[in-house]
Amino acid sequence: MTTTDTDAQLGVVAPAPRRTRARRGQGELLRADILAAAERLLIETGDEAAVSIRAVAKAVGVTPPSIYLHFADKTELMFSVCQVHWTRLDEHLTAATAGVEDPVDRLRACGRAYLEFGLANPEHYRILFMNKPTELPNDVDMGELMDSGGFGHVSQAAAEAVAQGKLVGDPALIVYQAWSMVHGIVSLRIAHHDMPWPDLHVLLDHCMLSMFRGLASKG
Amino acid sequence: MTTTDTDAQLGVVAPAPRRTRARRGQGELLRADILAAAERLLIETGDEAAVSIRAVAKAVGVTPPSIYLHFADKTELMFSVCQVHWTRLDEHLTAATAGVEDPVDRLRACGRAYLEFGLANPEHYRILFMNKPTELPNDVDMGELMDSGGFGHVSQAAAEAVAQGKLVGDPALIVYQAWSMVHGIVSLRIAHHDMPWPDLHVLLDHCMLSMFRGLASKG
DNA sequence: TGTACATCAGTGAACGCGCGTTCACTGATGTAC
DNA sequence: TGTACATCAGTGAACGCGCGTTCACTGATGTAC
Repeated sequence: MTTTDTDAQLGVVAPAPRRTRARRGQGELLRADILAAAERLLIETGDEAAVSIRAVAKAVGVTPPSIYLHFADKTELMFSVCQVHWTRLDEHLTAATAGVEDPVDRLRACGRAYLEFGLANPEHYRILFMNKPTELPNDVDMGELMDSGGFGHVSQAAAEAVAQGKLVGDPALIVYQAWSMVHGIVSLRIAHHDMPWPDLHVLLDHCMLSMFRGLASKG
Repeated sequence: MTTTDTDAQLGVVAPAPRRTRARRGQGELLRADILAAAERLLIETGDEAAVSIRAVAKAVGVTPPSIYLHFADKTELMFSVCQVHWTRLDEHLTAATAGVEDPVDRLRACGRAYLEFGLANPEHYRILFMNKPTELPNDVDMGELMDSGGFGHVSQAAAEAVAQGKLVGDPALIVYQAWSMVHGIVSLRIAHHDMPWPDLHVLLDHCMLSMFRGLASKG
């Protein structure tokens, strides 16, 4: 027994040797290590519940109170993990829509990228969009979060499509419709990944095709 | 202090006076009381985590080990609560589609009923369709569950609509598309009920209208 | 009609678990004089 | 160039919590004789 825990053993995943103390003035390095370890834990265990303050501390090679040197409480830590991750969706959407002229094609590309992003990181997606907001900090502004995730791409494409007469209707509603559609697909799969779902891209194409076709003409 | 708990106090919701012991041969009555109390707890607290074996026992007016007289473990209890509840969707769908001739109108009615059902009972919906299947028993057959929830109505309506040439495509895909659509709408609202969502029925009508219009004609 | 007895419907007490968080502290390191 | 000292980056130990589950038991009740 090399551990010094007095009231619990953690086990499960990723112990680490005791971290060497940061140089004076370099305290912020621990913050980054904590975020990285929490992210790793979340991905490796695929279970939000496995990411406890104690487990993270252990994975970093540090004692639990050290976490509180950098995060006010557990929710703040979890949210930071997801936030860091989430902003990467913006990059994905930027990459996916680069050089695509037609706004409808851009919407299509966004849908595909969103789906891939969600399924590639199901636990992050779950925390942000499937769990109770209780598990997020009280003051988190969901609208801002959306924007930082690249929803601007989608809004703009929808507005352009309507302006060009390629889609008909309220652009805001179109955004919600498209979002609900892809969220429905991705979240059902995340919740029940063992069900015999139809092929992902077949379903997505089917949905996109009929949705945009339905939106292309006046009632 | 009237409680006899030795190692914890529960609080929060719904204590009950000690339940009078059932007559001999009437042991099964407790099972029903447990299910009812768990359902009530889930609805009143709006929090799955609040429905613990101990809390349920307390709400029934019985000691925790008594629960195990009727349920193998906690997952079985939770699942039973949801299952009981879920089969009521079948009745809703039956009522919603009664007397509706046009299969597309029937699909529309099912969508609306599904949405209302989910939003009326968000915690049940969450447990069944937004949480990890870990929280459901291992051997639960999701396909069977779907059927008992009235998915037969939807499958049949989709098949009829295609057979009558009112919709074009693979009926199975149409069912998944429609399900993803309404699930997306309901689950986003459940997860983030504090967001400024567009009016529910406006969004739903918008989605339905364009979806069915898009599905009405060949590519 | 009376009584022994099996059964049924529970109880009481405890088990070990891991959790978030707090508090007083330590010891290396850089800095001022 | 040497030393006292403030500060920084953590540690060690404990707090109280509620959880699922187990185990040996109890006492009322119906039944057989």
